[in-house]
Amino acid sequence: MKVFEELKARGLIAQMTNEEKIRELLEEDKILFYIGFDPTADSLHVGHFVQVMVMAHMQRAGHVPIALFGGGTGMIGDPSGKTDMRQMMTRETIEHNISCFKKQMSALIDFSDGKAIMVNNGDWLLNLNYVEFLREIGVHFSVNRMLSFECYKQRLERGLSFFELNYMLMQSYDFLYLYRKFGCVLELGGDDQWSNIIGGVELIRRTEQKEAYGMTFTLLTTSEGKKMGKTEKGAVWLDPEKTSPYEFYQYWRNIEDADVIKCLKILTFLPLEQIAEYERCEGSELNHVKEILAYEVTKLIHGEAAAEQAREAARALFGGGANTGNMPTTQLSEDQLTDGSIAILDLLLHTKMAPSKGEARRLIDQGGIAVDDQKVESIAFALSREALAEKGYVILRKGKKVYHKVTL
RNA sequence: GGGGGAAUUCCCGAGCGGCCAAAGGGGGCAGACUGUAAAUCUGUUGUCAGUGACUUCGGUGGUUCGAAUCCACCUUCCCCCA
Repeated sequence: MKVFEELKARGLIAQMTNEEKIRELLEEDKILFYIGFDPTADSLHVGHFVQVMVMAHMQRAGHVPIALFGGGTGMIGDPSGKTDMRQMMTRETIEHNISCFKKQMSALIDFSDGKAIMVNNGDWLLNLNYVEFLREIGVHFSVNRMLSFECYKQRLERGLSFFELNYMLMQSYDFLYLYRKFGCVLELGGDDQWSNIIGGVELIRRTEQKEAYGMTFTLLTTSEGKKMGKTEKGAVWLDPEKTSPYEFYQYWRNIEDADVIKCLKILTFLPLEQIAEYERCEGSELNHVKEILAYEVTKLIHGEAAAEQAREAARALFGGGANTGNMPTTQLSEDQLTDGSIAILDLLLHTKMAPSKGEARRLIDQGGIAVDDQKVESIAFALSREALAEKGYVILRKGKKVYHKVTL
């Protein structure tokens, strides 16, 4: 299957400036295309992951991705679709974040031998001359039109600064710059980037009298329309330090039924025919498909070994409560014991399974805590040194899914 | 620059000077039911100690026996006019 068809079949494509032309370009030609990433954190997250997958698909088809890092645009922050003003970042933070992005991206994209290019728009944006820029680029933008864009709608209600309004010009200029320098003719991005991409396409048409193209990708949302990749604790990160492979695995393992197939298509390289098989699954059969999804996605990000480990850990835990090596562990020291034991309340607090004693008390009251699969019946329960010494460890469980190993 | 309004616990949002740790909803957590899903139902949701204490209602002072509720000033945000 040709890339374009593949992307389409996987449900990745949201909007295009010129479908026929883009299809032709992708299927008959080898082109350079670009995707921008603003360095808003020190790790990529699931949202970025979709973009990277698209880059990978395209690269496999022989096209050359340009990964653009927003060292310049990151100084401003994209207001599209955002309700609040972005926090300003220092130059140092931005540089640091970019280096983190690069590392993570290299796992999925081959940057060797010019098969992909990395650029930083800070290189050309940061030293622009204001008046020149306005004269060359600014003249091509109509404020009236810009303000009518959907992506600013929310901001028009809550406030949009002139500062942020410039974001679009910067991004449009990026495209022009890459067009001139590399002959890059296609910009890709999340669907929230549509307006910004159009800006670049039009800018190229006006300044160069040449046709350039834009294409956006479906934002990863749940069937209820909420953004995916967010948990109570925040984003699901690709950095194993920020989101452990096990947590990462579990996130996908716990996905809703309605989202499984979509995620398989978007977030894995499994052949579409195979996914079509899974699509036939119903009800509890889907549970097995979720395991495949979790495994495949984890493998892509953290490698086969980590995926294997996460899967085994999960199977052991949910299958029969067996022990596992990569469970969060707390080692107790002698002086944390009083009269040879530690009170359950203190233990929960100490292992951070409960943020306060009140919470710990409540968990026990409601029967949500178990020690080695024995439900803790009373808040007076204490874990003795002997109990710990028996196997050398004890498994603490909160609810159904949160495990913690305690050793002495 | 002038005029008006707002700031409440994770979020939204109610809150007569005492009965307010503060309604209600959302979210979170736990229990039941399940498929490590969703939906539903139940409980719970400031901290520490068991009938109590302590810290919270943008900030700082003040009035009062007593303040989230009144006053002054400050900070921030929004709206209208220029």
